[in-house]
Amino acid sequence: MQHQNLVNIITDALPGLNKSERKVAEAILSDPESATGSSIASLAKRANVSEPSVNRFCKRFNTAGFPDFKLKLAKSLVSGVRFVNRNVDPNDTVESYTPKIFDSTINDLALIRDSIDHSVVNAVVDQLIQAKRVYFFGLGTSGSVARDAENKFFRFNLPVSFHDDVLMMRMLASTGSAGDVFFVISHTGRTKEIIDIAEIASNNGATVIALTSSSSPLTAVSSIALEVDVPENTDEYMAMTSRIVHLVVLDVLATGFTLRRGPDFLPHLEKIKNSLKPTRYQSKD
Amino acid sequence: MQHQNLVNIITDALPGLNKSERKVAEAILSDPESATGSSIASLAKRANVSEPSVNRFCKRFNTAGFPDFKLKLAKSLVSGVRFVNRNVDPNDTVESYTPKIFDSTINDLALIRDSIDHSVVNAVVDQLIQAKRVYFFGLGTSGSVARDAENKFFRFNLPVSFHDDVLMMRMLASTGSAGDVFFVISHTGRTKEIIDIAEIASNNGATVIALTSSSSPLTAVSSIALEVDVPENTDEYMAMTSRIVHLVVLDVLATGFTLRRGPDFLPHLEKIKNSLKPTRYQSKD
DNA sequence: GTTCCATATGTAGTAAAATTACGTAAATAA
DNA sequence: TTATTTACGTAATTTTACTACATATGGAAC
Repeated sequence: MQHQNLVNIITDALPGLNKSERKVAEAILSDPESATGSSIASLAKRANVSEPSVNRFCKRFNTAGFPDFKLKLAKSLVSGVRFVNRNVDPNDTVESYTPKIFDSTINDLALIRDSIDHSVVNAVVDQLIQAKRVYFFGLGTSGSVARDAENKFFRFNLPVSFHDDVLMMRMLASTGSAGDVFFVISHTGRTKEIIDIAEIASNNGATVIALTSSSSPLTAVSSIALEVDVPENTDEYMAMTSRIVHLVVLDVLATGFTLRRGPDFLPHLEKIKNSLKPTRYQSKD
Repeated sequence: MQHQNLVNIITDALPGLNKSERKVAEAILSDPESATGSSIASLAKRANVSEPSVNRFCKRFNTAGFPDFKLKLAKSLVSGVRFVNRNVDPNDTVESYTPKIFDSTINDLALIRDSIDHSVVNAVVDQLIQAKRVYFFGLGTSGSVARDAENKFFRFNLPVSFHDDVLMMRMLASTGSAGDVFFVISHTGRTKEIIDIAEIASNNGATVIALTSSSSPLTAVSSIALEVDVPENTDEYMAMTSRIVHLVVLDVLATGFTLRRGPDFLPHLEKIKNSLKPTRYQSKD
């Protein structure tokens, strides 16, 4: 949690605040951008509290006072995270729901960026580098993530495949052995079939890496678990962002892999890139 | 570029400033970070000028006054640190490349969020609502995006499929007709096969929606083009973020679709959600 | 319920900060 | 030099933020 976003900090603290402080928090979260530009008086009026309440609110969040708070808030907003507390509602128009979807995705990414365990990432890269073979498993939405992972990792000159068919997975898991890496992707980590399959692979001595949420049954049966907790969203209209976070985590792993392989490996990647040229109309620039 | 970095702007303007304004500029540039935190009086003292000189200086740079100037300066400093020059380099460690990957993804999302054409989004939702059938087409990485789209849109009780096989695409396109929507996903928009196929579908009177970059050949042969320009990254190590932006755009479309259908449609979505319950171990909470 | 205590919140006054109006000084041109 | 513009500062005004203190509110003990 090195550089947490002020907006997130306020959102997290919301339940523990008392009445007037919460009013201030809500006034700020409803439109953080304008809060950075307003005076303590106008914000107090907008939140229906007194000026000292606003001031106390600021100090509670480890800022010197209102001006310092505004400064830090402004900085937090720059990183792309604007509106956190905004769910899509039935009255939204394109102009309003579009940024909401983007912002909630951005927010989740920022959250995981700050909470991901680097040592686990490192350990997973270690395993992938050593792997004789890698299988990416996923069902439903995670199937698409697994497919994308295959598309990324085959570039490393590594026998790799993705599967979204539980019977195939089961058979592959049962024939797995040491040196094989089963990379299992599941948002919930609670799908029975998937847990079964992970267990089978594990019992055969293969390495099972899970990309899933923390303290899930899947975590328990895996050699290493990349725990990524994307806040579950209760909103009917809101999109599922966990798959996006998973994709970015896989990007991180692929980057780690490339760096570990060293610069001698770059020409190989270049070769793959160039192989597609003949399939395309070239751009003029 | 709407919001150039204030520090650069000041540096550029330096030669055209008069004596006291230059003193202020130099005081700020020598330590911009501390300038964001100081009062007009202390900065004036540090620059050896009067307070109104500082104020005039601020107004010269299109800010409302000193506080507004400080705010914008602070923002410039953040964006400078966070988004400029965040390429992965060979000396990066897990701790350094992980946030870089996340940040570049976040940055691209913020960029598209602010540049996407809402009227086009609306028009695409219109087409999808009216569609008798929807095909999602994509190759390679975009194939995974198309697969994800299928997984999202089948929930709307709409005949929908995804394809990553050009022969299948070709056949489907050739049998397409009015009422069919071919949703073609391609980052470059330059893949010959894909453009061929889009053209065939279009000539048959079907609607072709392209999710691709602007001014690409694919745009030219489509009924509607959702133009999403993710900065091409030349960096060998860096991941491809365009697919992630595409996924979020599809989330936006799905949200638009749900809203258009109205609240009566929500029970249907709930039913699909619940259908998966028996496949999972329930969590205690 | 009443009393006591702690916490929460607001009022009013004060200090600080920023801006404006205006006057003087410097610079430029005739 | 002198007229005139531009640059800059002083001092007053206005706005903003903070502090000290008073009142209110909500529990807990009785």
